[in-house]
Amino acid sequence: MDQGVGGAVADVAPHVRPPGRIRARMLAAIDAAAIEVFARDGFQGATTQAIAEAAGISKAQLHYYIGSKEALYQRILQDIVDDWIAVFGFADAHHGPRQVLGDYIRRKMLYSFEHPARSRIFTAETMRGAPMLRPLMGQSLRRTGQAAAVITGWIDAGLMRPVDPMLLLFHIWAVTQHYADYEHQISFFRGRDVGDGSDRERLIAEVTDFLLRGAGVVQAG
Amino acid sequence: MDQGVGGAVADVAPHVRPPGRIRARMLAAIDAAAIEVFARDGFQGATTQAIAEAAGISKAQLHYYIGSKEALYQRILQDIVDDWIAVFGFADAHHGPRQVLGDYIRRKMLYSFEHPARSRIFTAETMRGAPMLRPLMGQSLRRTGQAAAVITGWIDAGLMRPVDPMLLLFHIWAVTQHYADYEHQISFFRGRDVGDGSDRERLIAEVTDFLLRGAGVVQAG
Amino acid sequence: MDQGVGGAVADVAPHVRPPGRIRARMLAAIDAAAIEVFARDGFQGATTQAIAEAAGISKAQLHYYIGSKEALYQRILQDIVDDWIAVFGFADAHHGPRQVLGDYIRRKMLYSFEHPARSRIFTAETMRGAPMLRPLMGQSLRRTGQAAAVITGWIDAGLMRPVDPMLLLFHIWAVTQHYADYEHQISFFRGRDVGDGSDRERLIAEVTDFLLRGAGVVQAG
Amino acid sequence: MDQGVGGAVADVAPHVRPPGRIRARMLAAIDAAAIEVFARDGFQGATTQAIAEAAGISKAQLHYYIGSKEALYQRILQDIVDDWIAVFGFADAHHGPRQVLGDYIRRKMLYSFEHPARSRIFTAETMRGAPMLRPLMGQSLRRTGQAAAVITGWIDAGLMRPVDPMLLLFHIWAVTQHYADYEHQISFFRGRDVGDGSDRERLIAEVTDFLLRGAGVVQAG
DNA sequence: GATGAATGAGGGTTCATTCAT
DNA sequence: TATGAATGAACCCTCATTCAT
Repeated sequence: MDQGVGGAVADVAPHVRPPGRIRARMLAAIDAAAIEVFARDGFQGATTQAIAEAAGISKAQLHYYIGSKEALYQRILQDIVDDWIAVFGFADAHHGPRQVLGDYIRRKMLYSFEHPARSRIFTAETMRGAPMLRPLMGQSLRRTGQAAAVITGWIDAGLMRPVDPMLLLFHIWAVTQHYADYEHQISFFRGRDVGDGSDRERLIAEVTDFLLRGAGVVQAG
Repeated sequence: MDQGVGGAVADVAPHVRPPGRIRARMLAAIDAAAIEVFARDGFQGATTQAIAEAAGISKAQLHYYIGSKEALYQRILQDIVDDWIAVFGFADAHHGPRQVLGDYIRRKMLYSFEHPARSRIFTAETMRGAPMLRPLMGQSLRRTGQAAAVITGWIDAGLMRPVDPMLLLFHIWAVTQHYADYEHQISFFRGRDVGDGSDRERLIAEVTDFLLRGAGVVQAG
Repeated sequence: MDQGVGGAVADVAPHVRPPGRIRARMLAAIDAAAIEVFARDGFQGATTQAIAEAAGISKAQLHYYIGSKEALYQRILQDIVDDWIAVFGFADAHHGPRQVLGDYIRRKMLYSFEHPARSRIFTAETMRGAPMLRPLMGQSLRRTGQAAAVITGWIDAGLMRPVDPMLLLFHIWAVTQHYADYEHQISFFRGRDVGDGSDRERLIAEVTDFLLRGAGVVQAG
Repeated sequence: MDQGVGGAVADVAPHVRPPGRIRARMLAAIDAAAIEVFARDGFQGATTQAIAEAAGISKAQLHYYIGSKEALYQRILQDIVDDWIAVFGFADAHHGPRQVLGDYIRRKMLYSFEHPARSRIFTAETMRGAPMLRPLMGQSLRRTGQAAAVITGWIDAGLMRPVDPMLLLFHIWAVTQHYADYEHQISFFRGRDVGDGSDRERLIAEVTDFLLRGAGVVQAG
């Protein structure tokens, strides 16, 4: 239902007997269920009962696999953070802001479309002060600093107007994230599901255009 | 409450205790406490114990005032929605997009700075599907539709580029809201509290500039 | 609503200023309310909140008058026992079983019609082992013994067949009481309120006939 | 309980633990405990704490089995109603009133002797308006109507005097039920437990005689 | 691996009662 | 007298977790 971005590498070779094949499948099902429940009710509000039901197993069985509710939540959070890193990937500065930022916006929008529940979990965790992300925030800051430096380089090169680079990254995040966090409201207001087939490219184009104009990226990119 | 015709004499004197003074103060303290707790833990995750402690009273005393956790939450949600209406106010189309949108962005940013917890409660409620906002979403949609019509008018008048008006409203919301929802992260990344004194105007200016450029509002505004 | 059998003696002389006129009226209203609630929910199940609401006063005011829930219940129980003594009155043995038992049956039936809630409170208290009637049961047993002796006298005189006198008293009680305790069921089954106007005499006649035949009271009475 | 067609092989061996053995024993113990507590304190007055203590388990364990206090009460009520149907069984009209009514009275008296608490729960539920018996009262009325028709047939055949058939059924119920509802009082007054060994037949005989005479059932029956 | 049973802690809420005004 | 406020205990029920089988 809600598969990780990386895809399932271990499942390719059928003759391999990975340790705990059943276990791996159970964990995938549990993760999918937990993501929905955590996204809806938050960490404190989620119950292992609800997760177990969503996964179609008993509470006892769930605990056999997850250890504890907090461990499950931590593992999912870590997954999401890993996803961000893959989405964010931001190294090829020489391609210029139009392409680099455009690609980032596209990947981020696709993630919002395909993993809205994961996106919401991250926002919820951040809203409550991110107590369980603290250990990871150092590297997150470092990565953001690097990206900001790249942007500064573009500004100095006259490829875009002089904006606060970090604020720009926030704004890109805010707008793209919105399509996941406010999915229900957007669907209700627009009268159609967010990012359903034919709509995706239009939304991506509109958002990209909006953000690049806001950033003052010059036409030539 | 039960005043005689013309008003009873005993009620004139200003030293008379106005009915419900204690109650009014308690409710204000409870609301303040509940807003923090709901913003941190969500509706399901919040406990009346935590709210009572934050308000400095006992659980029994809390329930004496609130009726039920759900009623308290509903009341706070309603307050927030009322706040939005005041912030949104969007009627004077003839002043043009630069001023009207600029004022809206400013009010919204100030609200994020001054009431971040309230802002987060709204986002959290929306993220979980807004089960308790459903009855109010009709009028919310109507108001948004009216604002979109105003924007369309500006586009037709050549005052801004042709964007999807509703998406523009989403984007403005997303960016301004971000300063409340991601307050902790932003503070951590920028090394200073969001919107503290001297910073406010800079942030408002940067956000306003970014959003109006994104909307393609022409310079003359 | 549910006035005691004895009527209000103290209200006759209007020039008399009985101590606590207001108090007396409050107590009467409280008693009426409490009787309904205790009859419906039992002693343990009744709440002072429900009684206060039925009496149209606040919980604090209720406690000002009643002292405690248990004291209120005890007082009402005592009232009911006093009512029984008045209804039971059984001294004129020489009038013979037909008249003495017939009059008793009639009074008991009228009490069931007019004070069904009081009747039910007594049955409920008896059903749970009568913990609060214990102190009064000695005199109750004595009175019953006296009545049994009268019946034995009638039997010896050939005025009725040889029944166990105490069982006969139980049976009379059981049948007459049934019209109060099972009021709801009887109304539902018969399609009319128990003992409404025109029906009363028919029910009394049928019950009297049934019980006296069961007792084998000879026709001459 | 859930046997495959023809019986699964694995279920044949007697050493296999039948599913829910523990559960069945717990439920039986809980029912027994709950019947006593509900009979004593009523539905509202009964506490799950008291029931758990009477069953010798913890409150949490109790709720693991019962779902809710109301569900437990409903289940017990349904059991009692099922008992009534078995006791009432009233189909063999041609045996005449003496035998049919006599058998019914005997069964009802035995039920009062052996299940006084169950009997009291029914009376208590009826006294408070039978809110949880409402759905079952239609069929109860139907059954009573059929019994009344049988009695009418006997009257027409001259086998008993012309009584109101429904009232007769009420009176039989009232008297037999009394030995359960007023068990404590009767034991106290008579100085011996109701229906203990040697006494049962005497009480049944006396009650049967009393009721059949009241009904005017002719000697030959 | 899977499941029913068990549990101490805590969930939201109501209780009878008291107190200051 | 009357009322709003307050409270410790108890209410029904669910929680995350463990354990025996």
